[in-house]
Amino acid sequence: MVEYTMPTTSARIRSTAGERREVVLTAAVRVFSQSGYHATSVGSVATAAGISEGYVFRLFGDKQKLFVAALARCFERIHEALSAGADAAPSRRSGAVLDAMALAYAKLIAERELLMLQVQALAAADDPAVRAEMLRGQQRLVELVRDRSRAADATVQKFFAQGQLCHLVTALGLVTAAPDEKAESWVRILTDGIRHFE
Amino acid sequence: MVEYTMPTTSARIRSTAGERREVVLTAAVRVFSQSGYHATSVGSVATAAGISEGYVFRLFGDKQKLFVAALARCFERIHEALSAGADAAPSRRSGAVLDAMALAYAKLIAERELLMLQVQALAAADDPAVRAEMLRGQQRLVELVRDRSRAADATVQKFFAQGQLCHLVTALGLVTAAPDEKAESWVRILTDGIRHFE
DNA sequence: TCCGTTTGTAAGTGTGTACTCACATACATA
DNA sequence: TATGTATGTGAGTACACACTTACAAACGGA
Repeated sequence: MVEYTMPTTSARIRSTAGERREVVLTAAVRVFSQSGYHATSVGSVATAAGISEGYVFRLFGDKQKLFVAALARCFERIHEALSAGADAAPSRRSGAVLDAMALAYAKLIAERELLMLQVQALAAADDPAVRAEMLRGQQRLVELVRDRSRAADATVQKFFAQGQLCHLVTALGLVTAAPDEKAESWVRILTDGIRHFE
Repeated sequence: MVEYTMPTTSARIRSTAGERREVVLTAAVRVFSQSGYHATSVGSVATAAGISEGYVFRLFGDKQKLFVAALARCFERIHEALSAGADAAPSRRSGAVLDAMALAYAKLIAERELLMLQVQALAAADDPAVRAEMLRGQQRLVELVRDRSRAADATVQKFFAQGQLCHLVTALGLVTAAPDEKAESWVRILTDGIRHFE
């Protein structure tokens, strides 16, 4: 049996490895989502996290593992958001649950990070580890939407097709400007009905 | 007035710059679609094209311009394919034309290149030149589908949402295997109805 | 046949970056 | 207080790659 003494009002200088991992992961999601896997240096993630490059390698092993960990975190947060959205649905009918989940996903567009990291990961999916994590994350999302909405398969498919369209318009920056109005007509075709929150 | 003499049965050793550009572009589409913008070296494109790295730089200026040229070529080929598909439609009704275009796009899945290069370009879209070419290409495709099908805006949007779903399942390799049968249920949800040709 | 132009290469150069390692200091426990 | 462990850094290494340049050979018109 081991006793742990809490450092009460401790003047603790250093963080625990666990705390650092959290900080690094948050920074990694942000930086990787902006520049992608290959164009992002581990050093830039370290700088964004406020620690040295060497320590990032000690914490995560190598760049690939860091990216995969960030991707896993990304899917976790999306899963949570969709799940919470489903909980907030006004009824348990398929349509209501799907609408609520779509609303929840649309709100993530504001946090470009989570959408863009998926885009970056898809582009890096020829790496087996990245691909494996993508499959894992996508499977969990599809099963979540299917199980919570109990909608027909074709309806669930449409939900994810819309989601992929969100990725396109977000990556191309078609939806960051004013909602409608003076946008070109072809842009409106792609963005109509895609809700965007500031 | 200038007279041109065709090298008849000429024992021409060297290609013209135009011919080389074609060969390099074809190779660039293939290689960039596999490894993406940042992970692909200009040298690997040169090797695939069978010429020296230095000459590729002479022909295209720099890596960015090479990638953008490959992307433009990619959109050209997709545009042609969709246009030809529309021509082959059994009737001029919106549904028939859209179906024919969807079929034409589905046939491109077999040539993974054109789909994957779009995925790679989307990930590299923070580069202004890449983003500009993506916007140009996407605009031409949206307007083509809208004008040829004369379908409602929402229907055209659905067409492109399905297209984006194609990119996901192609990039994750969910559709390269046997059509259906023993695939996991969540995979079937995403791939059902997406035609795949060998 | 001469000569300017086009086609083509090989061997650089400089920079960025993935990853390592020696070393130092904070921390917790006995 | 002594000591082992966890936290953290900075400098260094090796290598890949974007891009340049000097040079050579083929072409084609006069």
